[in-house]
Amino acid sequence: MSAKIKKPQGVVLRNPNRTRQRILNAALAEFSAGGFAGARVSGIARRAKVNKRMLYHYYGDKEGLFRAVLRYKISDRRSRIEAQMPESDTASSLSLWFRQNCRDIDWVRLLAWESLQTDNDSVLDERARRRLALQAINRVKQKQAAGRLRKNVSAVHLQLAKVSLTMFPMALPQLARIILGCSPHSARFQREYAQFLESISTAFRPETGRSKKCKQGEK
Amino acid sequence: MSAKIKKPQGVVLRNPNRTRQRILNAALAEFSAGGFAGARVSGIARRAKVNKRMLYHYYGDKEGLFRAVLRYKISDRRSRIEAQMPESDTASSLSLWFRQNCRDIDWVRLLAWESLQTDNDSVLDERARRRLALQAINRVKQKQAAGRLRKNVSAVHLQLAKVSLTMFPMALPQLARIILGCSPHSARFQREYAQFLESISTAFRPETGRSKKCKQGEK
DNA sequence: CCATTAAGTAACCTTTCGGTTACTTAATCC
DNA sequence: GGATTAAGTAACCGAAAGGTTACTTAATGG
Repeated sequence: MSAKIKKPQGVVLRNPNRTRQRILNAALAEFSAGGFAGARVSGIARRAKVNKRMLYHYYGDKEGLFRAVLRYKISDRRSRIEAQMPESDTASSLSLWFRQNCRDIDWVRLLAWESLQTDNDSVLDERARRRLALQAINRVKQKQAAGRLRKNVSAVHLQLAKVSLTMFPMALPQLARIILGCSPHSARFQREYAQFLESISTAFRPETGRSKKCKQGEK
Repeated sequence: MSAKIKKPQGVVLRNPNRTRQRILNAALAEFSAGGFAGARVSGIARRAKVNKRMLYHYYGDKEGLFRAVLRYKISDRRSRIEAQMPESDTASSLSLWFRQNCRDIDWVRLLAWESLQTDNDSVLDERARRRLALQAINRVKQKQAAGRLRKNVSAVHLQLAKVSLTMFPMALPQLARIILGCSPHSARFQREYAQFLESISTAFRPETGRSKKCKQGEK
């Protein structure tokens, strides 16, 4: 039985990194589609074209996999944010963020699922994410200081409003669709809503004495 | 009719309506907490303090129950909207809606789950809900016509923005918490954010024609 | 080389969970 | 009052889903 013939051509080549990555990608898709409870471990395995056992081999269990996906995307997002930093302080970052979210629907959905599903008050990788949020808030504060955003409102609230406006349509697409009458994924909506966001961004700019205060120049 | 003579004391009194309602309430809580996939039929039965079999008796299956809950809350919401109509056209309906959503978290969460979970493009009771949305949009249009909302942007987008701003914190509480640093359920946040919404509602008011020109007393 | 390690597979196990069967008994209506 | 209907219960069932066992074999490195 020493019939150890050299490689039959049907042999499975092994490639741990590739397998890990395939699982991660498949898991992102599956979790994004159905959330944690709705995702099926075997569904992920099928998508990844990998034996189910491998998920457990690399990630322990379903929750471990979910965490891995989240961490992977968090770091991915972070680097992308850093890459686009220079352009992010153009006039209306609102519409830029919106477009970014349109491009990264899986991530937005994943966030939404997670945000909804966890009852307890501590979320995965909370520290790192809180730090990211604080950075964003600091950028808002800088803009306030530079006179490009109104100062009489909380930077924290401004940031929350920004995220709300730019994430909502992709995070809760069916609600958006009921309001819009068409899918928020349509190119037309995305173009027009980006436009809309630019045009209402005056709300966040300093009052130039516009409303009631516009009796020449106290301020 | 026949006078009901006294009942034996150990006997289980039957009360279909009450049971139906208990199930509905329990289901709202359970679905709202975990979404459709995350909700457990036996969990609902436990909450309702009712035999699991009864859910099937009254609502057919899990999905039928989900639909019933949704329909129940939709009509509930509709009547509440109609009841508050008169006051809804005060200056900043934005903060009013926000407070309404804060009061009805289960409903907001239910909507969010549903909006996220359905991949296909048709949602439950779509017709009726679309009609409600259109009514809301029409109210926006009326305000535009009356000069209380700016006219140069789409009423549809205004409505979407409104819903985004007023629902987001309750719909995706963990995300809000990461940004805020505290729970969006806290009374303090709710008070302050309502305030914030009022102060940025200028964005949605008509330009009084002076925004670009009103630079008399400039820093 | 060959021993060890780690990637990969198939078949299986256990629990959970949505749904059902079979039965009891309160209410209803002639 | 007695037959009929409908509310209620406990125990059960089968499929699905998360997780595991036992095994094979490619890669690694001394």
